[in-house]
Amino acid sequence: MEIAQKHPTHRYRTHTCHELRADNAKGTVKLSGWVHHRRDHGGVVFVDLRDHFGLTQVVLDPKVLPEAEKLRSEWVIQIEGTVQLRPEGQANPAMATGDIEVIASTLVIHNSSETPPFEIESHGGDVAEELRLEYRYLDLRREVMQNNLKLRHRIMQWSRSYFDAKGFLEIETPMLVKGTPEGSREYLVPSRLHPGEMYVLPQSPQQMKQLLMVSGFDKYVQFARCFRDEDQRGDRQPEFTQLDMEMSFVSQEDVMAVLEDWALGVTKAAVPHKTLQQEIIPVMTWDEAMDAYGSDKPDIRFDMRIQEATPLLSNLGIVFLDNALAEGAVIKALVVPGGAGFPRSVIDGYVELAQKNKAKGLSWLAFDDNGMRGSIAKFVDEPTAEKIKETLKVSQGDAVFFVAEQWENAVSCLGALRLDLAKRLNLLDNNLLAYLWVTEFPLFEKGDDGSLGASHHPFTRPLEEHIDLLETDKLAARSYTYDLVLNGVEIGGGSVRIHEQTLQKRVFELLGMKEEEIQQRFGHILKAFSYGVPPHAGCAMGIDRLVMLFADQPTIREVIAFPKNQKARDLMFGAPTPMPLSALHEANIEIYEHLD
RNA sequence: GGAGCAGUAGCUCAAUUGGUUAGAGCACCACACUGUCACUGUGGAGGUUGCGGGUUCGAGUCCCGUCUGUUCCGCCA
Repeated sequence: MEIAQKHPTHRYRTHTCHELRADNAKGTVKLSGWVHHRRDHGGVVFVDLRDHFGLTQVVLDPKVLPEAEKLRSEWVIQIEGTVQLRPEGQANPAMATGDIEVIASTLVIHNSSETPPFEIESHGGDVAEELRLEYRYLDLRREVMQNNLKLRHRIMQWSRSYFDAKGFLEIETPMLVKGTPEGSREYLVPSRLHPGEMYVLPQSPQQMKQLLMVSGFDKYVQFARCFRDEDQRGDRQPEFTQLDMEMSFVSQEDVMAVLEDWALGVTKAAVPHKTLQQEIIPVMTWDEAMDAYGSDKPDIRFDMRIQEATPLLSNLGIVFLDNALAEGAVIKALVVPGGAGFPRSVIDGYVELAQKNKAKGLSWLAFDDNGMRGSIAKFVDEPTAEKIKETLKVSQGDAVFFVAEQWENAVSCLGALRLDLAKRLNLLDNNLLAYLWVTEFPLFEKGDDGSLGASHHPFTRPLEEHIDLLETDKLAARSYTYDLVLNGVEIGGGSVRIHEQTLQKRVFELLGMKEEEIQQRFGHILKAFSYGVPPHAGCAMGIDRLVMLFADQPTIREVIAFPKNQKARDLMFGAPTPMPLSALHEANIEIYEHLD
């Protein structure tokens, strides 16, 4: 595993700082690394020497090695010396090499170091991420960051072997491509040779991998770097890595089977200390997920399902509920375990949160030993209360939140509350990994301007039995889609693709595209599709997010060596930067000031 | 694009209603110390309170502007 040079005559080291044990006592060794800690006792100097592999205590006698007194944090040194068992009672069980120490006979200072802007292993508060990113090369010296990138490597290597063994071919696709039809903004790359024209960086190799299926490669996989010029989040970066794959002559079940095998396998290989909630990944349709969890990526580590409450609260004389129902709303309920004990300010906070999530309001009832109270308590008589408690399975001490809205708004609002409550009630166990398939997403979705858009991408295949709906009730049409969700995070998603020209054209038309636009945007792929397309399906998995969850990190920036900040800026290099006029000129770019 | 929050020593933070010379811990420097392991002890240095303007007898604190960072929404699979 360890790649250190261990030859006894090697110039820099015979061992790493992690491997010496009691068995090595009396041996002569060479070690190189960074001064992690220095403890100068006058007559003896202790140095914890650090390399990629670990720490070893080195003992230096300043009478023999006067330079030992000059050593400071992060200096790079090399020592030669004798391994010795630590004196009786001096072993450090917290250290892997804590049974031994190296008595230095020679000391070479390869490099001194400025005092770092922050301590490599800080024991106080967290250092601002801004500063960490500015000095990323120092930040990456920290053990947690070294471990994050090691874990990332392990996941990628394991996956490569896995797909290789399954007969997948890794094929590289270009970074300079033509604009793709997916929704997000693209990074533009001006062409020097073709003034006024641009490449874009790929949002994903979607079209390329489908064309590889047309070419007959059967099974394709790639660790693909993807680019999106959108605003950042904790789980979003302008460039990120997808495990991209595509297969020919397969059904949805075939693809899901491969991915399930991969996901469970990589989990056991990379994070054996974590617990899988289920050894088989449960499957839920989009409609079921939305209805029960108010999310297309439910966190099923805890239950707290959203329930139907329309019959329970209808016709109780609650005017605003009856009015909502008359307008086609439904009433959905969320039972909050122990919620009756919440102070009023917390309840008010949830009312506010509900309003932020497209609900006009939040009704609530709380049941405890003092009886029932809540915003609609005066409308609920004893028998109705009993019926509510029985139907929704409310225990004494619980509260129930109700939202009356159109179905999708109602459930997604309660879904947002559900996640917030889980944090408050401490229901989220990071050592538990709960995978979930969400399938049969809507084929189309309505944009804010009322226009129809593809909810996945326009190559997604409608369910066989829903093809008729394309002509009658487009929004009801569901598709052969499957998202893999882990602990409420979308790890990846894919679909069965459309391989028939007529159906593909119809979908484009339904999306409101004229023949001219279809040809201009998708002409190249439609042309390819006229030469014999195999049925095919595939998916893309977000490796950054997977590593983030496996490593218990709060953002994907913690598992990317050199990430951008929230404004897509590289704080270490300072990119992006203004370019000299000559470079702009050569790239055929002219910069105009904003006029508006 | 919108909203919130933050910016004080190298780092993490404090500074009461606007009131003395802006403090602490860690880090740093010097000296002492042969068994520490987040060594210890003594001493020391370190600040244009992001920047610009305003109110005031007086501003780290209040107001306006601006820059930077950050979180959420919009956007984005």
